[in-house]
Formats: sequence, structure tokens, C-alpha cells
Amino acid sequence: MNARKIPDIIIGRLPVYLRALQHMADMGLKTTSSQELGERVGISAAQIRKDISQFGEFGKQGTGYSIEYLIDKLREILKVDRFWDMVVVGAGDMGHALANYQGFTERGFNVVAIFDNDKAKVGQSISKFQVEDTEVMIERIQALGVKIAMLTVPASAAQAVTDQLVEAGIRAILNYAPISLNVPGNVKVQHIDPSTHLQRMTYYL
Amino acid sequence: MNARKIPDIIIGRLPVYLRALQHMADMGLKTTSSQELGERVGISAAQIRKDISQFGEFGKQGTGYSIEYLIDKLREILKVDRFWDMVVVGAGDMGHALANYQGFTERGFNVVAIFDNDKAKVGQSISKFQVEDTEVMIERIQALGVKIAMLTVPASAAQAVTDQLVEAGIRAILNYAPISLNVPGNVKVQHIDPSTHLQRMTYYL
DNA sequence: AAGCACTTGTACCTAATTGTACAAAATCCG
DNA sequence: CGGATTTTGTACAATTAGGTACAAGTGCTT
Repeated sequence: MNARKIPDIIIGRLPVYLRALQHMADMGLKTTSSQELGERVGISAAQIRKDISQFGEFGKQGTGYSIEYLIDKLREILKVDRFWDMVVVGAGDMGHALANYQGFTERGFNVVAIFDNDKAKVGQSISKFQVEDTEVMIERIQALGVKIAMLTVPASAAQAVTDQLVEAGIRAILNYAPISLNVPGNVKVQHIDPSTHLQRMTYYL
Repeated sequence: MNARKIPDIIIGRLPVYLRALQHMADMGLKTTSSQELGERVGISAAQIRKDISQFGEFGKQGTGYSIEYLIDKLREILKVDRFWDMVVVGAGDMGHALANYQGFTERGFNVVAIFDNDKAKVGQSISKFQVEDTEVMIERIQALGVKIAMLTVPASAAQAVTDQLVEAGIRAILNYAPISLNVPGNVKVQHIDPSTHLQRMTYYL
């Protein structure tokens, strides 16, 4: 992997390739081509070759890519060749769903705690966790050394909680609250807002 | 709104602007500028002006934009100046969360039914709905005339269910299953996969 | 062993996207 | 009331992203 600055748009496609490759591996496939992978993910073969070649020459002419090898390389590039601990903030329906979600493990993630500011919810069991009070959130995050948070609080509380998360040392936030968050430049945010995604499609209906 | 082909990347930003504007309106603000809006959503002022100007001259020099007026225009452009009925497919944790979610109403959406293929779940109550059998899904969707679906089934079932949805006349799918879907060109898909979003951030950690 | 089919990685080209800068319009303020 | 200030919309420039095409390597088939 070279140190040249890679565009974020390329980084955004790598997890999609990785997901498709893992699916192919699960089906018992051993090799694939940019052509085949492209058809699966809906991206041109040339685009895929160019994206992958940013990081090295992982393919073989005539044969294509070894699925297992390419998976290893992509996991290394995306730094998911390890486990990342995460906290969930907000123990509503979405917080429950995320805490229960079984799909994180095979993708390199692991929920370690869930917080809420509602005293009625604190102490409740969700999956294998007990909801903890947001009052202890900063110290708990720091003690655990967690760098990733999933935010499922109401929009009205999201920015204040975000500020706390940043203070606690969180470096990546998956934001389910329907509001744009302001964070320092060294903190990454990804937004998941169903309404926003839906509105992007209604334009075409 | 002129008929010139607008790039999808611009369409994707409009819901973000709209969300921020509605937030500002809720706070009682009457006007804003591309500068202020840009700071809120993390996009350059020039970008915002250019995006908005694709659809008309909605601002006023020296003053900026009337928030209420711009909201109206964006809702019209995105076709959310009306209500869109939606179905949820998959009555797991995520299906529950979406069926219970209170945030759709104010953004132009409305869940009307929820389906699952698990007979044990059929008949169960979620929010104000009863889970229906996927066996009747196609006819129900057609009878209701629904065009939008949210897909929360396991990855292994996702493509088969998608094919059914397309057959039923669904034109937009919000896909929560961790797999790329193949659909005809007249059907839009948006993917929401927390692991994918997370992996896009771990690269930078 | 030679020819054929397949496939990568990249050089080159084109298209799309974003940034810069400013004229023109509107408001503000003393 | 007039100059200073704000802000839009857009022309133009720069940058970024994507498409095309092909040399060269690999394996398969006969």
C-alpha cells in the first residue's frame, strides 16, 4: 500500500468490493475478475481495476484475482484485519437493533457498551449489555480506549452528545440522528438517515 | 424547475439542505445565506448556491434565502411536497425500528404495511401494524399502489425478495441488507449497511 | 508447442465536479 | 440619501473522476 493520497470516493467503494468478495468466498468461489465483481456491485470493470491498483498489483493477467488474497489485502487497507470496539449511544429502537446486530463480528466490529441518559433505561439489559448512564460515558470510553461510536439519540441531543464523544477521544461516528454534526477535522462522521436516502430517490419517481 | 438533466450528486445533497433548513425553521429563523447553511452542513457556500441555482433563482442578493420558501421549493423538487406510502419487508429488529420510527411523517413518508416470511411473526403487532405474510406481499403492494420499500431481510433472502418487489411495481428500495442488489434501470436503490459505512472510516484511523 | 481467449494495469482522453472571482442587486446605517 | 456591506448567480479556471484502448502476461486447448 503506497502512501499517495487516495481519494475518499475510492475508499468508499472498497468496503462494497470487500462485502461482495466475502459473499463470493462464502459461496466457495476461489477467483474472480474485475468483470465479474463489477457486475455484482454495479460498477465498471475498469473502475474496479483502477481502484484496486491504487494499492498494489493484486491480480494476475488471464486469471483475475484470488478472492481470498484480495479479501486479505482489502481488510488490511481498510484496517479491518483487526477488531474495532464500538459504543452505542442511545438505547431506543435503533440502539437496540445495533446492539443486537449479529453482522458486525464478521466485518471487524464489536459493540462493547451502550449508553442512555434516561434513568429508566439505565441498567436495562440489551443483548449481553446493560445500559449505562451517559454521565459515565466519557470516562468509560476513555477507560476502554474506544475510537468508534454509533449515535442513535434524538436530533435535539445529537450535537451535545457528539461534543462529549469527541472529548472522550472518539474518532469515528456513525450518526443515525437526522441532523448534520459539526466535528473537528480529525474526527470522521458517516450519516445514516433513512429519510434523506428516501428523498434522494423520490426525485426520480 | 427546468428539465435539464441534473447530476445525481446534486440531488443527493438537496435532502441534506432541506433537513438543515427545516431545523432552522423549527428554531424560528426566517432567512439564511449560502454561507450560514454551508457552515451547518459542511459544504462550501459556492457549492450550495450552484446546486440551488440549478432549479431557479430562489435567493435574493444581499438578503439570502427565505427559509420557508426554499423549503417549499426543495420539497417540490424532491417530490416530497406530498406523502409517499412505503412497505417494510422483514420484521426483525431493524424492521421494528423502522415501523416505529416517528421521524418519517415530517419528511414526507408513511409506512403502510410490514411483511415477513416467518409464520411465527405473521399476525404479530408492530406499532399500529400487523405483520403480514410475504406470500401476499405482491398483491398487497399492487393493491395499495406502493412504490417504495424498505428491505430489512437477511442478505441470503434479499435478492429474491427484491425480485418480488420489482415484480410488484416497487420503484425505490432502501436496502438494509448487507449485499448489493441487482435491479432494472427504472428502479432506484439506496444502500444502508453500517459495516460498510464503518469500514469507510476505519481507513483513516 | 503454437494459437486463442482472457484479464490485468495503465496511458491517454473525456466528462463531471468543484473552486475562484466578480458584477449586480439588495439592504443597512449613520 | 449615499456609501459600505452583504449576498446571489454565474463565467471561467482548475481539479477530479471516469471511460477507452491496448500491450503484455497467463492459462487453456488441441
